[in-house]
Amino acid sequence: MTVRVRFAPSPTGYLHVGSARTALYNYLFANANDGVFILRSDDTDQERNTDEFQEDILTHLRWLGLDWDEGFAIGGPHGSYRQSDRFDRYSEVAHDLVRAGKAYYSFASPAQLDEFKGNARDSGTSPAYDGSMEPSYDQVSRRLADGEKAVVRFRVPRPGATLFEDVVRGEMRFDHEQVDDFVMLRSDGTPTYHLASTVDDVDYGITHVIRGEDLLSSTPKHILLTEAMGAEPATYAHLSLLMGPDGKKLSKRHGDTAMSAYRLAGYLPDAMNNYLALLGWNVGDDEEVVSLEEMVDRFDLSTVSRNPAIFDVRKLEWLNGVYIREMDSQEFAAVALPLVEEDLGRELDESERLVFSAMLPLVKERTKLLPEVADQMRFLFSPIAEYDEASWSKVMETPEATLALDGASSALDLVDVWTTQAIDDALRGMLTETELSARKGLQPIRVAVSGSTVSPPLFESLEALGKDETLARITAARLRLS
RNA sequence: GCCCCCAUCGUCCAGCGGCCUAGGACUCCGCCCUUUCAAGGCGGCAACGGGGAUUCGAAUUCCCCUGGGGGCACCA
Repeated sequence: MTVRVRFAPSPTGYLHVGSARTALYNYLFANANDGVFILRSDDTDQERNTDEFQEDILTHLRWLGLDWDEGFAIGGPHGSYRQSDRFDRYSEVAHDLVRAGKAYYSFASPAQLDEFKGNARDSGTSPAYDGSMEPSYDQVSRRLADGEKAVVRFRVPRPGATLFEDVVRGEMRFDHEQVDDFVMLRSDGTPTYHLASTVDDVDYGITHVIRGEDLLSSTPKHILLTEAMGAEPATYAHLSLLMGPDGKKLSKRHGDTAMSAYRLAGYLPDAMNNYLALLGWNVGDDEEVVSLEEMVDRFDLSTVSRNPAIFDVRKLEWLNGVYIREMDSQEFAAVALPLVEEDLGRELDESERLVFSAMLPLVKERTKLLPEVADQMRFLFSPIAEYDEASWSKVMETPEATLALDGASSALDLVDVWTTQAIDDALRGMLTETELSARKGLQPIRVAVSGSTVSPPLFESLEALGKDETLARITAARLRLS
């Protein structure tokens, strides 16, 4: 039987990093088993859905490269894969179940439900609603005939228990006393999550449901409903949840939870996938940097960790640096150029592009987050807006600085073939002449030319900048000193 | 209150009864390389939550406690 899995986000929020991890695991499992990865839009909550969220989810799933084989936005044998298009189907199922005696119209008021829960709390029994606050059969018929609105509840068989084997958690058992007669159809006739999701899983032939642990205790409902529909329940796998640095549920308080924030901050999709995969699964062989393809080859759902994992941006950042360094120059140039040009507010001309290309490899190995490229290259294409204050006071306001700047000016002025090597020779000559250490003698030049003590390698930078500009900047710094 | 899940360095992951004086990665700290910053190399700090039980032997099995997480909606 072909494996069919689905990722079913609700467009009630941006794509969350935790959801992305669930999507990734579904993707990996499907591809590792030559199965089908389906995307479904669980948009039953008419109140909270927005097109903006829907778009955000789609664009970030695509950005991550978690391509789905069938489903929302691309279609397939089951229609639109959007729940809001299937309300009739859900209603049909619910009413069939009512006719079969497996579900019922419920008139229990919120007050009665509260009372039920209050009693349960007082007596220490299960708070799961068991249908005991319903009016008599005659009353139900009359009120229905009167056109009174009711909700449709699933009738959980009690006593009893649902047992199932969760792929990541093992044997699970839930006594039905703990499972409530949940609402399938709201009083306005629209379906709830439990109904819609289960019906779709059945109709779409989902074989494995891989989702967050927050749905673990709802699983008996889904299994019971599936069986009531006369279908075979899927295999379930519940992934542990992602936590914030304080061990509490990952939320905006801890920084960014929206995938878009990471894309904008300059993280690479490969790094993000790799990091998310590492959060709860290990490749084996102590390997940690793994491509999506390799992950597919080696993915095994049953070895996924049961521990809740804390989302640690520092490791993500490290991984991002690894991926940036691994990019080939063409690829890196393609993403870096727009960033530099955007930072400058203009396009680079032909000669500047040459400088850009020459300096790029040096910049690449110093980049962890994409936007840092612009920070490192800015001095090459625009005058120094202001010197970094700390850098200036640290290396410029010293007696050696004047000596170094003057020495560099005259030494560099004599260079006629402006190459890294020639600059190297000239400056080293200056060092011997002035008897300055490399540190003392070169740092002032770096600050003069780049505005900071931190910059790409000096000689290469000077070559890229050109002789005239280099000398001009050294003079400007010298003037500012006196 | 009721039900469920989880428990190894600060963090993620290894470990599935003896190979553990517990391994790798991130972070942090040294040193090396070096014109700065990175990268890289080398080294270091750092953990089996507590208590019982089983066993010749337990990080690994079982029980209890504690701690953390999830669920208990006409939200998904």
